[in-house]
Amino acid sequence: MHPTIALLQSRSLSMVVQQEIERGILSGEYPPGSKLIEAALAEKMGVSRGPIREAFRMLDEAGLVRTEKNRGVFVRDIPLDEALEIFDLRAAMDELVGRQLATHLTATQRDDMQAMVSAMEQAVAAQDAPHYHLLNLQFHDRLVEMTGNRKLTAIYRKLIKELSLFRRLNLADGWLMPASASEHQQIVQAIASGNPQRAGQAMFDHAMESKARTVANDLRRHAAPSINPGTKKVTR
Amino acid sequence: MHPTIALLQSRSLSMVVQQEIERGILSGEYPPGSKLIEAALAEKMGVSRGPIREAFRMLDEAGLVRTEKNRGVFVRDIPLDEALEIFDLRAAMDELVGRQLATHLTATQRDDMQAMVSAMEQAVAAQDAPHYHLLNLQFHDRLVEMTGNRKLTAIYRKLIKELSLFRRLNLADGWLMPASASEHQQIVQAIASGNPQRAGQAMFDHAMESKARTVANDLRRHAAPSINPGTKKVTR
DNA sequence: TTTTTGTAGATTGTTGACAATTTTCGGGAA
DNA sequence: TTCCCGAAAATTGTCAACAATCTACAAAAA
Repeated sequence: MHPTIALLQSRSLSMVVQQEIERGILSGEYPPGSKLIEAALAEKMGVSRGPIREAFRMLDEAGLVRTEKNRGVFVRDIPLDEALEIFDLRAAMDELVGRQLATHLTATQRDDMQAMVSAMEQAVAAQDAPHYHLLNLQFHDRLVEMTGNRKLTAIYRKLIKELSLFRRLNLADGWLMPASASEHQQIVQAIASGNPQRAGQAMFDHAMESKARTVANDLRRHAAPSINPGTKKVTR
Repeated sequence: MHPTIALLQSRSLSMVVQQEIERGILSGEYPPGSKLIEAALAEKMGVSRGPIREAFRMLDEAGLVRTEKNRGVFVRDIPLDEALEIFDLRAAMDELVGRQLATHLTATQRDDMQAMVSAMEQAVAAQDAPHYHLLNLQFHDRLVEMTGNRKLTAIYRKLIKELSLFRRLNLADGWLMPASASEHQQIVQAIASGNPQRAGQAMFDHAMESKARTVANDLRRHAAPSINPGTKKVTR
């Protein structure tokens, strides 16, 4: 069966539209604060406004947009204080991940983890910050997924998506890659040691380090004038 | 100005409908597994199907209903394994709550907590299980709220709503009230002690006890024939 | 009997039109 | 100039109709 046909049989237009708008938001095509116009998106995607509105409701519930009655929907702009709240929450979830993996890790999972860390170390050696960023996201996502806790995985991914609305510019620089990379190696060792307390602690500390790095980066960004002048259009 | 009119000026129909359907789900009016028919709800609430569909998308994203393309939306039926996953996640979140409250608790908050525990002890003495259940939910909700972490609060509440689709029958009995009540007293003391590790541990243990009680109760329910024969209509 | 097929009804998916509200922008007054 | 209307345009909120799909049930075939 043709893949497009199969897709349209399982996903309704609303869901396809939702994924497409979400992709646009996460890719930066629709930057935080920008307004999403129903008619414009409807025409762009070749559908009517109904599915667009349904997609908006999903994205609102997911925290990626905010809706103001009679004014429209806007890509959410995560403020620093909310980002910090999310970091605290994610640290608690990561601690749970570390504990559970330490008690249930399989040999295959251990090898997968080690392979991902090695890939990250290669990216550090090659000074390839974008690739490292990608591998880093993948590493943590895989760890959460390895717990087998679907609800945990789903909520973790939602939080990551929301955070991406805040820290897009953060990890583009290479100045913090080595520290992060060595922490990953410690995480793997802590999990492999089978000590839940130690593994949870390693994950928690790493998440909090990430939080601290983000704060520092944010201060630095506010101190220095913007390097990327293309994103000052606030639409308000 | 009439309150209903004022409400419609701030909330759109979709959100009013969403709240009303959610109320019906959480109250048991629409039991897990039952089908929600767009046209029927639209007529019942005096609106067209558009807002109903938008409300469905919100409820789906919130995890309260599941949508099957061209088949309709159904009130979600949380299986035991998913409930257990949620319990683990909630325990990690509660641990975070305990740690943070232990380091930032105000005198007013301490008194509020103590008052709620006293109210629960009264409910235990009066053998008023439904009231105790309500106070218990309120106690934990307030604790989460006291952290000031809005994202944590929002996600915690979502998880509680989902859990209510699983354990509706659980706490109706009074056989576990005393144990739960004394744990609450311990939690308050641990938080008031200002020791984050101890407070987090108390919250975590309490959540895990709650998980264990739920499992035991579930086994008991499956072993004995149903006491409440009115909920066996599966609609499938 | 069992399975298959076909038809009628019910339900969901999508669209376009209309109403209500907000935003934009030009003209006049202080 | 600057500020304040006020009409026009843009945009969102809601609705009703149509199309597509599924469900139920009965008739026909194996």
